Amino acid sequence: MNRQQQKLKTRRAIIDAAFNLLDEQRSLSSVSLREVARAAGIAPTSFYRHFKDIDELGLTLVDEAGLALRQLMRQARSRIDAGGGVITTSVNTFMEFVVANSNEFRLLLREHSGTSPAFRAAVIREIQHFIEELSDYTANHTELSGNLASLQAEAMVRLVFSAGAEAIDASPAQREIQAQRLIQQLRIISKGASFYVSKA
Amino acid sequence: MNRQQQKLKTRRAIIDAAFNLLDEQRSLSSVSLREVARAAGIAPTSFYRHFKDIDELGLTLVDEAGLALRQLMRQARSRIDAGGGVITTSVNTFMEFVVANSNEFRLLLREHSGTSPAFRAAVIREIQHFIEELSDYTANHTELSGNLASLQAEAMVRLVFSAGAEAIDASPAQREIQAQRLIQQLRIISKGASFYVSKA
DNA sequence: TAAATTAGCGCACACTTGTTCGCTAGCGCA
DNA sequence: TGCGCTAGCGAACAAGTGTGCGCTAATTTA
Repeated sequence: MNRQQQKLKTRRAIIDAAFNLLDEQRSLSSVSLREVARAAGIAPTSFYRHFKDIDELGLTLVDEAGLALRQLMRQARSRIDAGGGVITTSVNTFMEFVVANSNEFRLLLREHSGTSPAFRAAVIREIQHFIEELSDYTANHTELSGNLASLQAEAMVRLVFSAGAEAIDASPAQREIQAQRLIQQLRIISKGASFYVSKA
Repeated sequence: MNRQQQKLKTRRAIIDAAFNLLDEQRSLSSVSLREVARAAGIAPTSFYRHFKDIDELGLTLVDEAGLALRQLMRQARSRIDAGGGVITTSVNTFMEFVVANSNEFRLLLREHSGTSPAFRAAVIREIQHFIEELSDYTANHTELSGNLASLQAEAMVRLVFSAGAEAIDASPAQREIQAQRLIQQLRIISKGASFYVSKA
């Protein structure tokens, strides 16, 4: 194995260890460097060979989680093109993501209102990405104006994230109910926005 | 000064000190007992004369913040009765609360997705309260069915909280823009929900 | 093959944390 | 007036933290 490869492998071990520590009881700021090092199977001091700070690791985690989220979006879009309602498909895809990558989503959720300004900014950036892409999609696939599409997309994304926050700790049955509620609420927004098309 | 009075005064000093520590860089779980004691001007060990845990203090803080929020709601309702749009008045009142009681709102925001299940539950309880009262108000003042009113109220509250999360760190000018966006989004929801009245 | 680079380690240091244990000073009741 | 209660304190302890320093072993380069 290469020297670079080995280093990347260790780096990956650190990242994975950190993600695994981020269960429902831990946040980035409450995870210590030594703890991560222990979980990754390296000495505390070796951590510095890969990251300057614990904060640098944190930003990396946010980026990775955001990337996973963007991949989810593409997946949802491709499913929509293959048929099925936009809203239903998106919500289902999102809920699957929340379940399958709960720690990643929890990270975004928690750091969105967390104590580190840098982390908050990073998460907000990811969410803006999310909103923008949905807004563009909406503007291209409906009669909504750019401004209206933006308003609707923002409202929808916020609602979806808020629902995801509750879904993450819920049972599958509860989650199904929440998903149905969310779908109805998104339809209300869609209907409400379309009303303003004639007036704009 | 009474002995009881003195004890209450110290208790208040602890609570206020804790609130003041909860600025944009600190969360409940990152505030230490010793830190609170230091800020309150007492010895670390004296803390135990008033609270069993740091957690017990945390729950007290959530309760106090929730109470302030409920008072806000009453204030908003009274203003609506005195004239002015429901949505505009509510949003303005809410934004004022976010500014005037930023640390209290930050607490609710942060612990809503925080690491302590007990704190999370406490915050969710407060938000449910919020949703229920808005839902009742809506059911009484509009033609919406109970179910629809509930859906709308939930969506609105989630949106408002989400907007508040961004507003808390924004400049007054930004906040004004955000408030206007929020108002438009709430109108969209209101319009969309009213559409379903005829179909229900 | 010889030299240079570097991932990883152990040790050490100075701090901070929560909590226990006696002790004291003074208020409130009898 | 005298006695009990108790809010508050200081010292102490074990445990955990981030990080600097010098070393080793092995890979890469020359």
